[in-house]
Amino acid sequence: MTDATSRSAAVDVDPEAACPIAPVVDIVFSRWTTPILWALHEYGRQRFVELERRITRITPKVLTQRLRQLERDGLVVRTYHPEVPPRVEYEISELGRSLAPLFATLAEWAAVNLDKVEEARVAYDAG
Amino acid sequence: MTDATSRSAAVDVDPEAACPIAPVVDIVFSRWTTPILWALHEYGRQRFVELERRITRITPKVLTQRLRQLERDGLVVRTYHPEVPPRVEYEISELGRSLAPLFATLAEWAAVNLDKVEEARVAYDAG
DNA sequence: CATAGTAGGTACCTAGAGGAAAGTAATGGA
DNA sequence: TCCATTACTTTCCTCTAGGTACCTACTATG
Repeated sequence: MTDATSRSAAVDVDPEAACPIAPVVDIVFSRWTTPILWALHEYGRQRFVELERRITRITPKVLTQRLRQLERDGLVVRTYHPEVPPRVEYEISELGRSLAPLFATLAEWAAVNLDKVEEARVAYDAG
Repeated sequence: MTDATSRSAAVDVDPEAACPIAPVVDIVFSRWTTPILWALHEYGRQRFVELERRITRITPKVLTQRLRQLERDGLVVRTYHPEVPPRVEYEISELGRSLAPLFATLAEWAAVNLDKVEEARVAYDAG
């Protein structure tokens, strides 16, 4: 196996079973993949260290793991330049770019509703 | 604390830092919260056992945990009927319903692009 | 000679989500 | 009397994402 990067080998481990969006969640949304995709989507092609500095607190190990996973899933394109200090560039693929409307919807929902969630929590914790 | 249900107490534990959609991911997308929200969104008000049967393989412990979390976040409304065998009904809240366009976008992306991801994986694993 | 800088790899450890199995209160029915 | 049902709770265990820390090759620069 290629791995340390790939997730569930089986395609239908149905925690989802009849929930058509669960597979997408598995591919696009996790603690670090979302910020990485967002950064590449917002700021264009970037080098490893740029991403590392932009995404605060991510460790190089995890950054490598997530980038490999995204590359394997076809969402990110990696370009290696065999120069003196090695140079690697990452950019979002066309498939990755197709997530744009999804990100827009998400950002909009966040802007409108995040504080409602916070209010709900306060109310719940009070009762 | 209320808990075993609440996540990160601090609001800005910035794994995200300047990624506006990371908080939403934390609230809406996880292995089980997504299928639960989807089931309530698709099939309307349901009892605990109905959800348990619909969402294959979920354990009662986890179902309770996720439902409590969703209730606290204001996405789900819980109604308790103190009857002989107790009866509890769950339904999506108005805030939860506002996720509908998001789910629609997700479902559409899945329908169009999931097999492209699969192709990319096959190609990657071959090279 | 030593250091810095790039893009990682590796070994080890922790924390938290989740799974398995059993228990609980209350009551109606066989 | 025993069993079933509902909506959980509790205990114990596993598994994996992620964190910490250190190592690698290569070269330019002081």
